[in-house]
Amino acid sequence: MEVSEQPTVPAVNVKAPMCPSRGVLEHVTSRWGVLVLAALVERSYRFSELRREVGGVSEKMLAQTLQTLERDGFLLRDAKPVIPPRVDYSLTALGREAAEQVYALARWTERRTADVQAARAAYDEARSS
Amino acid sequence: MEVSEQPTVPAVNVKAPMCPSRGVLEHVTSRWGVLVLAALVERSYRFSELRREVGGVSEKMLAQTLQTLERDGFLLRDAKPVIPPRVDYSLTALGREAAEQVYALARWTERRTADVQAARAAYDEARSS
DNA sequence: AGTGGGTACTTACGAAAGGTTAGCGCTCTC
DNA sequence: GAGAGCGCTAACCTTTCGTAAGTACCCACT
Repeated sequence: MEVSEQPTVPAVNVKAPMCPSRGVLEHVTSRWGVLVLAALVERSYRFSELRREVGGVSEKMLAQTLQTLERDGFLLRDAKPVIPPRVDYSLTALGREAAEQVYALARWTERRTADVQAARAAYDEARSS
Repeated sequence: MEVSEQPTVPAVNVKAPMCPSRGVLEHVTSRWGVLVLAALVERSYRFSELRREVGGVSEKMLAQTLQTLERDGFLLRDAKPVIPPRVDYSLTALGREAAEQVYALARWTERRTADVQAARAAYDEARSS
């Protein structure tokens, strides 16, 4: 390809409000996007499997999230022409790179949740008095 | 502390809809939370510095995001009693752990944005025909 | 001396996103 | 033949979000 090279200062910057990277980051870090990507790190899932796996997600939001992530090239949609319909979702190479990072973040969050809850309690305590 | 120990299966699980870890992850991956944390990795900032640094954020959302992250124990708010008011925000140890991960994710996003855009173009192309 | 600008927020209101419920066509199970 | 499961989509409503303004105070400039 070699369309253009940015050696040190990339034209792409998440800090800039109009930069397309902003939108990409928002998709990856979206409420359900994070959980879908994290789930797909372990294995591929069908639609309704994902719906059960990712607790609390509605069908509408899951469908929307999957479409967004598919369009961004993060995951592959394999719709088999059988009855009942069967659609498998799996990560692309690009998607795996993103997913592994959000997976790590999700695991970290689980580990540190107790600390956060303690911090919240201390914060609220300091204000209630 | 040693309140409780989860050896292999943690009671904390982001996949469960009611789990508190879900809320923590949402704060960290929130639209402006990500960018604020990523910015604070490099150095501490004052309120209006952050507002300029994180392009497109409103004062309301910045204040809200900062309060949420402070309450979660991710960042420290140092309000100096001077005029004009001066408030410095910096990461705590806990916040730095989170911030470094979202920082890495933000940098990855910048690097891969071109690929995502290509994927989008291909996706749209395949549907328009 | 008075006008404008900077500081860190908060409050009110309209717009956009997200969630809830229902429906669809089809099939296999009970 | 009633019910459940499959992968969505469309309508509706609520919650969130962004936009604009207000606040109290001081400094620089005119």
